[in-house]
Amino acid sequence: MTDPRFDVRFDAGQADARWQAAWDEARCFEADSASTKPKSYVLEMFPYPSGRIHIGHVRNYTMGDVLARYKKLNGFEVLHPMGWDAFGMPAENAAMEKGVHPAGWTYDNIATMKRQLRQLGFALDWSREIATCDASYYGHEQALFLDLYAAGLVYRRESAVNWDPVDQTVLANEQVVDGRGWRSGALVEKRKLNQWFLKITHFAQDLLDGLSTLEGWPEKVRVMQENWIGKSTGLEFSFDLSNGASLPVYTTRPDTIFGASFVAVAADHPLAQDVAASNAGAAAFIEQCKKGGTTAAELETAEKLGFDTGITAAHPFTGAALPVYIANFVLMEYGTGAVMAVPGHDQRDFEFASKYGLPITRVIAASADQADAPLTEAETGDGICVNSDFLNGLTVAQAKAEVIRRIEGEGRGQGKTVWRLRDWGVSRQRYWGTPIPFIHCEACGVVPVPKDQLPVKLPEDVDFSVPGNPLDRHPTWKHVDCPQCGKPARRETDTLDTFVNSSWYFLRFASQPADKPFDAAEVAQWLPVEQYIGGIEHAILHLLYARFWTRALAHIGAVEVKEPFASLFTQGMVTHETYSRKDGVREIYFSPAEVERSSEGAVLKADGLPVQIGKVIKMSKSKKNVVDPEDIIADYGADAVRWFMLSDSPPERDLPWSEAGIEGCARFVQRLWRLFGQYDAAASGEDKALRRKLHQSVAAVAADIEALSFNKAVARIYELTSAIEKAAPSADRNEAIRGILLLVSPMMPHLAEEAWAALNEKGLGGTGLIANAAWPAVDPALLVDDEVTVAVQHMGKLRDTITVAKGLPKDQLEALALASEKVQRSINGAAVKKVIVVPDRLVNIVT
RNA sequence: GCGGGCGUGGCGGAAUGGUAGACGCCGGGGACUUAAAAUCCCCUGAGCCUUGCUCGUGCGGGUUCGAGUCCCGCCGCCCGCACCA
Repeated sequence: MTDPRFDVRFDAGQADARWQAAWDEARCFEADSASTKPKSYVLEMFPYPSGRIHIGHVRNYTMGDVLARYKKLNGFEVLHPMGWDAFGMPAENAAMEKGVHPAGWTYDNIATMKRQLRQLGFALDWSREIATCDASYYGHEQALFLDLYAAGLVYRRESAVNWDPVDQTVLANEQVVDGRGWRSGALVEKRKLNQWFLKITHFAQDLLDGLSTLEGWPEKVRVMQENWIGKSTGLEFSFDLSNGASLPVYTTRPDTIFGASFVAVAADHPLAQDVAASNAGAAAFIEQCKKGGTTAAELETAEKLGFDTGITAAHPFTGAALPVYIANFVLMEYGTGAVMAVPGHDQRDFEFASKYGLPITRVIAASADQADAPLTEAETGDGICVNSDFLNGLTVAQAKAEVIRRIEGEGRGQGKTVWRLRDWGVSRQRYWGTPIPFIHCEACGVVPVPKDQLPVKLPEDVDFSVPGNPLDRHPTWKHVDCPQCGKPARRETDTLDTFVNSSWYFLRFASQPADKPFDAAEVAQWLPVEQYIGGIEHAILHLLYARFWTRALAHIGAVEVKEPFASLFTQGMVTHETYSRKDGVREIYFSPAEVERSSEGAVLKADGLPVQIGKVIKMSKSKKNVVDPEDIIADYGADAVRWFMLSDSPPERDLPWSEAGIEGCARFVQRLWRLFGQYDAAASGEDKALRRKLHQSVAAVAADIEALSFNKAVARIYELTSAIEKAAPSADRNEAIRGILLLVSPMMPHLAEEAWAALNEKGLGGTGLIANAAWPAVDPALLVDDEVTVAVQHMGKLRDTITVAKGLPKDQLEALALASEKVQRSINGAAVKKVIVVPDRLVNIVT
């Protein structure tokens, strides 16, 4: 008895749009902060509106969508918002290259990408849509920035920047390639500018401690952040120099102080600069250091080089005169920019000492009788102190404490914690960002813009035809009166780093009053985000900044939580094979659309001749191995595309896109559609096995979705589909059809709505939209089988399987196993020494 | 160098210490059809003396009645950080 409506194929082309409109109409996915239901906040990293969505977005948002829809079916009030990380350089680049306005370019892209996201049927609360480039967003950001300033977490200081002399602009580190500006190719200069900083280091310890509480985060990301924060404990103390000055150094190994044989300072250390002023050799060496490359490969092989200043430093305990070198391996940015060098127990110092013939003394050994064992390389491991005067015999830990105690006692220095983490420089000399809300007054200094004058809006009439910061060049924008004294003053023309925009957007999603950034009580309804999903590329910067902002806002009492994201999931990339031909030395790439792929190989459609099939790698424009989501949605429908995104590969791993794979998914959509058509209201009778399979599948799929193991959920659904197809019509089969319809609804929502509507007319028993329905209930009694297949092994090798009632006693199971003809043949008359019986699983006979 | 992860069929991948290869893709065979598409059924790790047997989860050891899984030692690949004192 099939329904004639199901005789025709499921037509995604018309069904998708229809159900998307129905969800909008019903305001199905708008989150209600006042709801009494348990709350669930599911968030995917919001996209940069670069032009069109790419397949990586589709995978990311499909995962979040399945979780959000699943949570909703399970009775949660779900917040699943979407917005746009809309400030940034590409908009300005477009302005410079194409003569368009950054705002126009950005909003056009947003419109395109929003339309594309809608085509995928995501259960998003568009009523809360945010674009960070709207004054309605960045105005609140300015208010928060002023609050942090008032709390002492924002400050200004002079700092070196990468200056592109051609483009007249500051470059981010990533924009400097081999010492040259990425756009102009000009040699980049270091310039000192007054810049704004956020005091992230104030929270260094707390950010570090918090990592251990983030059990829902990947270990990898936690470790990366831990390394980035880079806590080290040691001793800072000063050497008295032969020129009468004092030189502070920092060491994590005060226990090795008796092994110090020289002192080294960075090339840009003030002492080095002093020496260079009167010593041409030193000046030349410093110049040489500056030219040294900073790439990984160069550092790997870079020789340790130094310049002997002729100055000596007095060892704090022995008084020995240690030579002071300017050395290329010492960094000014870390510690004090000067180190005590212990060649025996630091590899860099070892290489340096070997080159310049400086003493290499062992001061740590495995035991006292190893005190004079030769050193062929630096030994950095644990041990006890030797050749170290009053430290001899102490462990490394004891010696560290003892040296710190003595140095502190003598007032020469103190134990100190040093962090790798730096304060966050947020000034950008760019137009397309949040204006920093301050005014510079000759009389009053730096004055915050009064809150009632926020937002400080970007001027719209800007000129990108010449290099530099358009805000600074603008004829009128920066000229304002001082809010304090009323005299003519100058507006700050720097804008905020775009990472600031993404450091609090999840709070604005949760609560968006017009008159303030968010309402603390409403935020508390939703935060922390239950599941955050995005790319691993944000493991450090975005995720650390967001954790910092949330702490900073908690610090000033604006929010209650410290950790914004309870669980984090980093999804893999979508990959595709490449197609190319050699043209002389150059490799010419072709897009999948230009190529006809078969199991034998690939040919170019244009000429029918073969092309080379290359490695499966991340989709990228340069390799042309991209598929456009809009094209594949048009070809296969949103549900097939979504299903593909969830199938096969575990979500944290890369997913290889293939034509054959998506076709398989599209076939499965139709197969389910046909199955739904077999719902038979007239059928009656039981099918206990199928009912059991259904309940087991519901429980397993639920567990898989909650673990984000979508590939496993997909496999379960395939199995259940086969089981239902094979079953004869019965009331239980109808129930199974209803069940699988609900199981696939988070993954294939359009197909599910279409079938739900049609089957409800036939007595399925549901109402309204399946998006608003309830996840099938599970009867725990049905999760266990009443018959089990038990493996029978002889010496650990499988010889037979027997099907028995569940819970059969051990002795009976053993008897049945021994009765097996196959087992007896394998035993072949040998004496049975032992029988291992695992009830309901296996019997192993040992002879 | 340090840190994190991964090695399972032709491919993507399953597998609380208990029947390795679920599920999907590819491939092969068949049914239906005048034919094709669509659909359905069967087979699909390797080898062999094919009622079955042997081998098989990167390599070498070990623990165990039993190891893809646990332990020790290697090899290879991927990712992140990196002259951080």
